[in-house]
Amino acid sequence: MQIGEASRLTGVSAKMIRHYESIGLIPNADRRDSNYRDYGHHDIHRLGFIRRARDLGFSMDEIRDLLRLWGDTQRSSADVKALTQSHIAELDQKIRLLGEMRHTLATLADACDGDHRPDCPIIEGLAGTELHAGN
Amino acid sequence: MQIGEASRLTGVSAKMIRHYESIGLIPNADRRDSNYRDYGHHDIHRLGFIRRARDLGFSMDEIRDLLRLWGDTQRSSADVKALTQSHIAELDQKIRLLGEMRHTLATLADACDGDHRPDCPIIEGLAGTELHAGN
DNA sequence: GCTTGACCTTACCATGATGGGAAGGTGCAG
DNA sequence: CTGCACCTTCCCATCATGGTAAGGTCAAGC
Repeated sequence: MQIGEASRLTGVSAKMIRHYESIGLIPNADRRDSNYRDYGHHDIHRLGFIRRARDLGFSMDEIRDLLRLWGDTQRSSADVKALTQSHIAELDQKIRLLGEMRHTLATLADACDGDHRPDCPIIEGLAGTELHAGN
Repeated sequence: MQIGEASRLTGVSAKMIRHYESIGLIPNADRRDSNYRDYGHHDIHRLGFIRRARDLGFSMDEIRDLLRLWGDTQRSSADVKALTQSHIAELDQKIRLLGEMRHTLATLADACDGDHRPDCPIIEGLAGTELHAGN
């Protein structure tokens, strides 16, 4: 099948399929006489794997590792689990950071009347005029 | 003062200070005879504001709005609060998305023995072989 | 005076993952 | 034969940031 149908089936844009090929994440596609790329169910399977990994937030480098582990019948499930838990830790870190931002902002927003007057603890907090929380 | 000291005082790299100037987030700096940029306490204040907003996850566009609101003595605190709450909603969205990823991964990881054997629900889940949760 | 070193200047390239668009070839249906 | 949908490669943009190169400035020390 052509790249368009492969894209539709996997949810990976044609643009990205070509990109994944260019960076070696998927092998060079077969070509028809027209020079159009030609995909089979094996390719679709691999692209689907990549898309699901992307949806779970894995980076391209991590996906490269996952693909290697997928194709390695000798590897132990501990290898996969270790990679996954490392990624979970990255997610936890990001979530924690965003949560801290949210908390700070919510605190500032709570202190802001949000009315027609100009006085605003949010702006004051950003301006760093150290009007602090207690005033 | 020179850009290096401004950087040290504000925690914004010299690189980024020049960048902020180039995109109009801060006004063009005064220049000495040497063509070196020259900063005063007013600039330091503005850069500090920007850095704190960045630390809270605001985008450059949002920061541009915040700076405008900061300088507008006519604006109501409601304007600032609205922008902030919109940003909080963005953060909530990101946190929710990351949380979903984390949950899915944790479920897969829990199902994985993580021993020397190759069988691995994580890889199977990514491969989309629909072995699902219930099997 | 001259060197050294810290600092500054501009300009270009890179990241990661993705999209947009141009300019042109292919293939099928009317 | 025309039109249209699809494909090809190539270049550029995003967002915020860093790196590096090639060169100018300035103060301290010899």
